[in-house]
Amino acid sequence: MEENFENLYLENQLCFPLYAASRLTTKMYAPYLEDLDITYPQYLVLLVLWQYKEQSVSNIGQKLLLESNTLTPLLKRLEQKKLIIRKRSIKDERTVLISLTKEGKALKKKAVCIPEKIIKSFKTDKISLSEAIEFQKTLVKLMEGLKEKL
Amino acid sequence: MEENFENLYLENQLCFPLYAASRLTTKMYAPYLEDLDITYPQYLVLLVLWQYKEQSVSNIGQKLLLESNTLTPLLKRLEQKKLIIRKRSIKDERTVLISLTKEGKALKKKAVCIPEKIIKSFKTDKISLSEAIEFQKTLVKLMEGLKEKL
DNA sequence: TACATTTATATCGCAAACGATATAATCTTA
DNA sequence: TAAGATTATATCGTTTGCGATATAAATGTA
Repeated sequence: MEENFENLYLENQLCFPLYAASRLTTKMYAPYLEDLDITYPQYLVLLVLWQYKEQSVSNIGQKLLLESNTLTPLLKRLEQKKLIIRKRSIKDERTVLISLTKEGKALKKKAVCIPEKIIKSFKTDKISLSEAIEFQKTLVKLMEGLKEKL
Repeated sequence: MEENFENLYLENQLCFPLYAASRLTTKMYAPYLEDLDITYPQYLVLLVLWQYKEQSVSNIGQKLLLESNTLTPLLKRLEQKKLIIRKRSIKDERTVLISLTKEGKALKKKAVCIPEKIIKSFKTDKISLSEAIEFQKTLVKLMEGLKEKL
């Protein structure tokens, strides 16, 4: 029984290009997000709030697959920037409801051009549009599958 | 000119599933890596060393897309665990050469079963083998493309 | 040979991630 | 209703990731 050392080659891994592509993508956003004075995870939280309005910490976490140990400090930073408001629910004092301030809502207008710019940067002569669409579908399926298993 | 707010919907983003899938994947490795007493980025460094033997910090960084500000502390931790040796090159005192200790080399045998287990976990009834292969190819192309642009 | 430039690591500070645990409110059930 | 279980956040400690900068060695050049 020979041992499959080739399985350990970097280029044969699925995990590594996923990890690398994710970090590179975040870097693509950096210059645009810098203009808004927010980080990438903060941007994701704002995406949720722009789309769904008021949400509890755990609701945001459910959508972004993050928990309070990551979100609480992040949300406090967004609060300091005066982009969101954190307040305890009256119905259930355990839950903290997150809503956008006027500034937080206004930021949406400045952010609306970002996805288009990112898509342009993503475009490569090496990847066709249909391939990209197929890729996105598989990626989402992969994410859903992994989510179920963890 | 209407503003494309739908572009800001979470499900329409490419970045988010990439970010989420990457984090979920890392979590899939966690129980196996815990047995080896290493973290996921540390595992990646070891993959490089198992494959290429002695490497400078910048060579490792080139392969993993990481720089000395991330690698130096990480490598010091691997050194503390007695898995690697860090020594200055005699030819060029600026470069630090990283090589595996006996324990570091031995760990490869314990790690060899991990990729197979991960692949099994990845397998979903929702994703066919051919789709997975196609996905990996696009992912690598995407990574390469992004790398060139940053 | 002096001095500027480049290169390879290292250091610093801050913001994620995340496992483990704490705290407080709510719910269950005996 | 009182005690235990559950739930929602928060806190803590460690490791990444990364921009900015420092340091020291090597290289280029006047």
